[in-house]
Amino acid sequence: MLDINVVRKNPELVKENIRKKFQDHKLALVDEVIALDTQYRQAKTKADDLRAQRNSLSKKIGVLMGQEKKDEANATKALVNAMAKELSDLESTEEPLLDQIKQRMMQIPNLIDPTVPIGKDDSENVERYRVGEAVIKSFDVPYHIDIMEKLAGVDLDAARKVAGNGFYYLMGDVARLHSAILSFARDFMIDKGFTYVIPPFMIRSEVVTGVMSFSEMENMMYKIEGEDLYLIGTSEHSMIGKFIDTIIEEDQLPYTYTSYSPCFRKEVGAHGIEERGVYRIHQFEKQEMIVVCKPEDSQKWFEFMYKTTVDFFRSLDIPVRVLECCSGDLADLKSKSVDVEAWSPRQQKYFEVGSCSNLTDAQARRLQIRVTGKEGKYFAHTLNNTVVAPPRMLIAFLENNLNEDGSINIPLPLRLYMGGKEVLTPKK
RNA sequence: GGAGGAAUACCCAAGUGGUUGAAGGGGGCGGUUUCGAAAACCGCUAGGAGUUGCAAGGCUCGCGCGGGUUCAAAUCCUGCUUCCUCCGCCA
Repeated sequence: MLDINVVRKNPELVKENIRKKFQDHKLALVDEVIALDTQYRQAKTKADDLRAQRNSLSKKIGVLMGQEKKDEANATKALVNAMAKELSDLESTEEPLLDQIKQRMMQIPNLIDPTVPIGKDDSENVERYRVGEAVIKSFDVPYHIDIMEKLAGVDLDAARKVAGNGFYYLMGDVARLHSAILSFARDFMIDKGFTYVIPPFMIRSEVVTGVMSFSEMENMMYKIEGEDLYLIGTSEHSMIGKFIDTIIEEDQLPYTYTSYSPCFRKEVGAHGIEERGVYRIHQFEKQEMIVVCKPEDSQKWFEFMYKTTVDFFRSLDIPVRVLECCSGDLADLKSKSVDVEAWSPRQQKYFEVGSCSNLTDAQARRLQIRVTGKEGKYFAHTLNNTVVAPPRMLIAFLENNLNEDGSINIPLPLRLYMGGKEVLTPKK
């Protein structure tokens, strides 16, 4: 959400930003906001004036009552009543105008960072760099579920029976690997100085509507029946929710958190063939990172955050590339975003395993996350990034560390978490 | 889950319809005194949002949150949240 002052003072800048995102249908919103805002301020000024009159007359009534001058008091009451209708009419326009302004402001996208490449959609995202050799194996790499089944590590049939499509039983070494990766990710981030957090896995509707749009809510969130609670789709929801309507002392910044949570998503909508297995599921687990910082530091943190994910994947011998989202593929709240993609030796292409975003002050303004410092009050910058989200990440892990005999190499950092095992051997 | 009680500013706390847009105390800040400090004394201290104005400033909103009653709400009604005490249940 933009500062309405930017829209007032620099509508052309806002429109140019909309054009860069190929959302020309939203151009009209800018002028609508300006018109509604003018109307609102007129109504407010007038209503404030009437309220001031009413307040002073009411005070007078109080004094008159105290002096037992009933008649004068009643005469004054009549004066207030005379303007009551005008005031209530004005008041009934104030709120709807404010709602209409807000509803439009929410649709106007955040100003994109000047470094963001201009493009219509994800086909125009720009590869920034690759790290690690994207190996093409000398043998056929099986589908990830087949690799897991060889290790006796997954049971999707039972999961479908018990919970339905989009769930899984991970078992044995694969389940342990899943936990090992999360534990390693947690310690990896703690070593980087982040604070480990386990947040609530359910949040109130108030928080849900704060942190996401209505359509996101419809398409993602599971509601608990009979309760005002939703299962989180990512720990970012509860982690950013933590800061709603707060004023932070400047010297407390930055907050650098790494949070663990299971994530629940409805995943409404059709998905392609490569999204089967444990690629796109209703339940997964994720180690996340969240930073709340001063505006001048957010770009620095952005770089640090996605590079940390790259380092994490590299420490597990998985080749990755960093793909920068172009203007058209950038969600409205984001100023800049990159996807970290892992190499799939089976598909011989990279696929998304994490996403790093700088929301600048847009999320903070929407949620009223403010900082008070020497220079006065201002909105914080917020960023979020995936450290790792298994079981999707397991796909990349298993494919990259797979040997021809079906065994899986365990990279050094994970061995501590895997009881010292250097390799997983097929069970069948 | 049930029954009671509570929520007021940085902290404690008074306040049950009208010069309370919030007493009093503590703390903080400034001053007097002092070589310096302590003590004492004097003064200031509501954080925030919006709006208006060139500015100084004005106005509106604001007593956990949301509605309502009233000319007027911290105060009355109502829904919710959180905390405390007790009971029940439970990893």
